[in-house]
Amino acid sequence: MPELPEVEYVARQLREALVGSRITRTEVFWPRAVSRMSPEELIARLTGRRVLAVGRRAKYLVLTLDSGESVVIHRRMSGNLRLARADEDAPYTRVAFLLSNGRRLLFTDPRKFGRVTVVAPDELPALFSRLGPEPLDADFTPDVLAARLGKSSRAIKVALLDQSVVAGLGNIYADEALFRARIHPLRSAASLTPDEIAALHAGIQEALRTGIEHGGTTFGRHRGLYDEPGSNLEHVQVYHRTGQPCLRCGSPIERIRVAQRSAHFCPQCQLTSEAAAAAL
DNA sequence: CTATAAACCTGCTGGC
DNA sequence: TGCCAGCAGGTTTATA
Repeated sequence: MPELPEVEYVARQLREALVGSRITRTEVFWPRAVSRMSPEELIARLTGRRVLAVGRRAKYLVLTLDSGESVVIHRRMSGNLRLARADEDAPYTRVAFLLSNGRRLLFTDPRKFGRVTVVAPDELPALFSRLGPEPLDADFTPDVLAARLGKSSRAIKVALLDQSVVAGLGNIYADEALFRARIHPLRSAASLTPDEIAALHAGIQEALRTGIEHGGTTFGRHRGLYDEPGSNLEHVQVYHRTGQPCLRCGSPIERIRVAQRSAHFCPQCQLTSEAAAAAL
């Protein structure tokens, strides 16, 4: 499922392929894929506009237009962006943009959770106001992470999935970051020591950078702009590896439920506070 | 504040 | 073989 690395990878591909092109026609096949306005309004505000830039904030794709407005896309669970020929179609296409470069950009989404909208410049801050810091920005330091976690008693896994704490982590990279930092997913966020916070900060960045480098994690539906799968599943250390040996110590990876989500971890490398205390 | 559940959706898997 | 319950997980909203 698309998290920060999957969105960032496609943002880079889109930047290469799209900047400078004009949207000559917009088609909406699933009206509810358009949020905050009617499909007619979306079509009116997009059509004829030129794409000046492509960016990303958290798991949102942001296409800046020559009107000053931005197309904002969230892929949610199963959304993909795909660059096709002008006459080409693909299954589950919800919105399509015909481009002046002779291509057609398709937003496909089997599960229909993804959303597309247009945002005026002065509305963008409000749209993103509840998002925490970008974990790959230079100003995201261990101190920032510590401050964001605050005194929360929540399980650290739950806190990492909270987009207002850090923006862009989802289930895969939260598990990967915790493994790298050797922190058990059920540890209380407030219980982490400064050393553990520093390790978690590094783990978050490593996990995300590895994901981007390999085009994202494809075990389900994530695809790149040319329908190619990402290869990061080959580089994942705990996610989807239940029962397989830990790459560090050989213990079988375990899977538990945390806040209705799966959490994968090594029971030997990632000790709970109680287990760590008992070991002393 | 924290926790939990439901809602939004459909494809895929595993059990019988 | 065929059917179906349950799982997959990003986000918002409601409820306790």
